[in-house]
Amino acid sequence: MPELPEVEHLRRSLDPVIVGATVRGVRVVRRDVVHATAPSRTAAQRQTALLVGERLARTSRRGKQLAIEAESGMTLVIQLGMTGSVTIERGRPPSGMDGKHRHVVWELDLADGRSRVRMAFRDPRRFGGITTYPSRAHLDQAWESLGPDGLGLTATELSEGLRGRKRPGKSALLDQSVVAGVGNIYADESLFASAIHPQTQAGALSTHQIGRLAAEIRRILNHAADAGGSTLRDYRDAFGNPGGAVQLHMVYGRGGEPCLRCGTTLLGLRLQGRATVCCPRCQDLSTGRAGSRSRRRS
DNA sequence: AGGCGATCCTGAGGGC
DNA sequence: TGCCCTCAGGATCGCC
Repeated sequence: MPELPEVEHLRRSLDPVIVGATVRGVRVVRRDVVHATAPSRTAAQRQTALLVGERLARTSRRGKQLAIEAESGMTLVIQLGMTGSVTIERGRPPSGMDGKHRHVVWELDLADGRSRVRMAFRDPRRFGGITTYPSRAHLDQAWESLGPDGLGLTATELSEGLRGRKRPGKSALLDQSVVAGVGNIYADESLFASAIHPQTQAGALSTHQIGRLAAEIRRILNHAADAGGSTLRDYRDAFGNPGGAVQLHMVYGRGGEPCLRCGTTLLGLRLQGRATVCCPRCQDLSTGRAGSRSRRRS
């Protein structure tokens, strides 16, 4: 399931190919995966919203959202959801990326003036989708509801997002308005790396804990993005390649197995409906702020 | 008001 | 071998 590192890796691999390219056409197989933020009544308007006829100027990303902006300012955002992928195809689609669930396919004339490629959005489970914006300003306004991006998260920003919150720390990390880009995998991993129990009240974390957590989120997300988003079972990048290096998860998906740090059996629980794994020894619930240290919750 | 749970959707995997 | 059940979860909505 794509989280920030996979989206960032996708952005880095798409950017050198599509920037400067001109969108020759688009084929929308499933219209309900495309959401327009400005009225587009005619077929031609819908094509324009999907950047047909435009030259692509830049890519950007906030959290798990990938934006492609045209020179005119018209912008579209791709959200991968759980099972979304974007592939660049010079010939036939990579194996496994063909067939069903290819919802939107663009035809691009590349900047070299000779090559033509397809860019295909595929999403079997359709938790993802594409949103179109009439201008970059409209996108920036939409992105104001997102918290700071996880790749550059500072302790101060995280502290502001968690202050006074009674909710479990992990729930706060999954809230995109607190930190943009952290999903279930990296929430568990960064909490383990910070020795914080996922059920610790967000507002009860000490300054020291928040500093460490922000640093671990940054470190883990950057490392995974640089490794090519290799953390996913069936993740493929824009050219159909699996992630380069195999990342070792310390806790995610390892409930019932021994902790790689201390050997204690890892605890699997459900938090906010999400599978959650932690080490009951390395991640102590009672490690709250000094002064509330003795408070315990079951 | 804030937090939590239900919901959407399909494929993989386990059990029988 | 094949069928059925469960599980996975990002984002949104409604309820408490």
